[in-house]
Amino acid sequence: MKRSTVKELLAFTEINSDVLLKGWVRTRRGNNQVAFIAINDGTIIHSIQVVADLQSFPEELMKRVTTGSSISVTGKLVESMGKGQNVEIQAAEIRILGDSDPEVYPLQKKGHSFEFLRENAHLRFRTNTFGAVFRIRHALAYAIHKYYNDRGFYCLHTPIITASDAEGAGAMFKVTTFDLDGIPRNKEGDVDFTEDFFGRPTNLTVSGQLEGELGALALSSIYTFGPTFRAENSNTPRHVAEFWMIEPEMAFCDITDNMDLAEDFLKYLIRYTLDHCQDDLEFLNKMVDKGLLERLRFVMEHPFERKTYSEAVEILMKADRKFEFQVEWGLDLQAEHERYLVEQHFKRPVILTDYPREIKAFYMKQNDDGKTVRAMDVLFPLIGEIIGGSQREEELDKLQNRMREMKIPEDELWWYLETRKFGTVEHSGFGLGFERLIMFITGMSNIRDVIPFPRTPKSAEF
RNA sequence: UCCUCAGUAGCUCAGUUGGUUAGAGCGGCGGACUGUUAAUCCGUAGGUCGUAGGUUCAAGUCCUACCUGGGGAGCCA
Repeated sequence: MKRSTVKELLAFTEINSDVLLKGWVRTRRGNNQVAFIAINDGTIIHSIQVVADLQSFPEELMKRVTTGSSISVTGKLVESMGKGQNVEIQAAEIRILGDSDPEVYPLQKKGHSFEFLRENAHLRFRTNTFGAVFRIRHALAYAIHKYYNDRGFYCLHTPIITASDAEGAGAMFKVTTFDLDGIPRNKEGDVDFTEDFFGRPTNLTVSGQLEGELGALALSSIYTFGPTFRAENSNTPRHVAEFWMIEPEMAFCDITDNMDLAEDFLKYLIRYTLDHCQDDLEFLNKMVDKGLLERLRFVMEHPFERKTYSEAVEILMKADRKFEFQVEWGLDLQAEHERYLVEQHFKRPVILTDYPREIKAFYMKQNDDGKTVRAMDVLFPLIGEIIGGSQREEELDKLQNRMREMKIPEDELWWYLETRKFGTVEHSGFGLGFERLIMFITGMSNIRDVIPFPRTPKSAEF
């Protein structure tokens, strides 16, 4: 007989048919006559109840049906006599696939703290919460590819190992094949990278944007979706050293088109999850974050507030509230300022544009006022900045001037500059942190709980 | 990296002004129970009190350092 998944069985309408089920035991209840075994196989958040008449099964077998064990059951799918489920399986045969010693199996029937489950990341997929989170993570990954594919974007795989460290997006992990006990040195005593694998210093990427621009300036619209690495010693619930990022980049596209895309994209992803992950979202709404569904619907149904940095600074200076950090034109906004704008003042997502050039990256399009650049940050409730992007500077001389001012080595980025030399066009793009998106959509408050195996300072188990 | 809180049974925690043999609930194990839903009831085992020093007649409790974790901040996605 072909195995049916729990998802299939719960949707199956042919009562009294014979079925084969395989899965992991979540709980076992019962009395001296009958055992109720909840089986979950991860295909859906719900478990299915297997009913075993104890007279029909040897005691030695039933003793091995413990929380965490894997079993195979054949039997009839029947209407449940009890409350709490519509259907259940009346077991005819039970086989143990894998034992699970209840003395040492870490997961109990009862709920665990997220901290404890993080230390058991290899097993936490077997819990309702993490099953839901990682099914949603998959759905979002798929929806992202679908969204861009349906709109004529091409997925571009930008390199994970990069020779350039000019992007200025934080500390990088070095990539080397040197024996660390005997690193080659030149006559001056410096590390001799000509001896290293690539013949030059290399790092793990902090962004695929610069390479993404090269693709967009030929294919019109591209997006990257890959791992990204930051060696910053950040210890917060919103940072990991290895995370996934989506970076669309569009030629013939200005900052307004860019904002339109960002807003439409985020709303599409929320709608996709609401449409395809109802059970998981309902569980999370009930157990993790009671305001989740309401917040998702609200964000989906209301236009994002669009304001310039300068307007935001004015609002903050007039705010009837004391901030720990002062507000002044030219200073970057602090987390408390962003949260005030999103959660108190506008009470909806906010897109801020036209930031002071001094606090933004070299490649951003310079405005005519000589003071601001066409940057754009999308700010969300609870998690803050979810998207950062800009229109890019496509004029060669302006770009070169800015690079000199900011001491970005032009020779290292000669290939980037050539796109401005040969057929340059207006273009824009942004970066979306995949895990931050998942946090927002699942209501999980720690980024370590939305990536299967988080990498953080002093932590790379599993 | 800075600030702050925490680390006691498998899990979640309590533990008084420092004072005898360190407690509970849940989970595990044994038993009872004819349909359970985090089942219920009875019984039972289980501890190097994060690590290393120090103060004291006496430290889970006070002090110092370190480690690990949570929250806040910075950096950012």
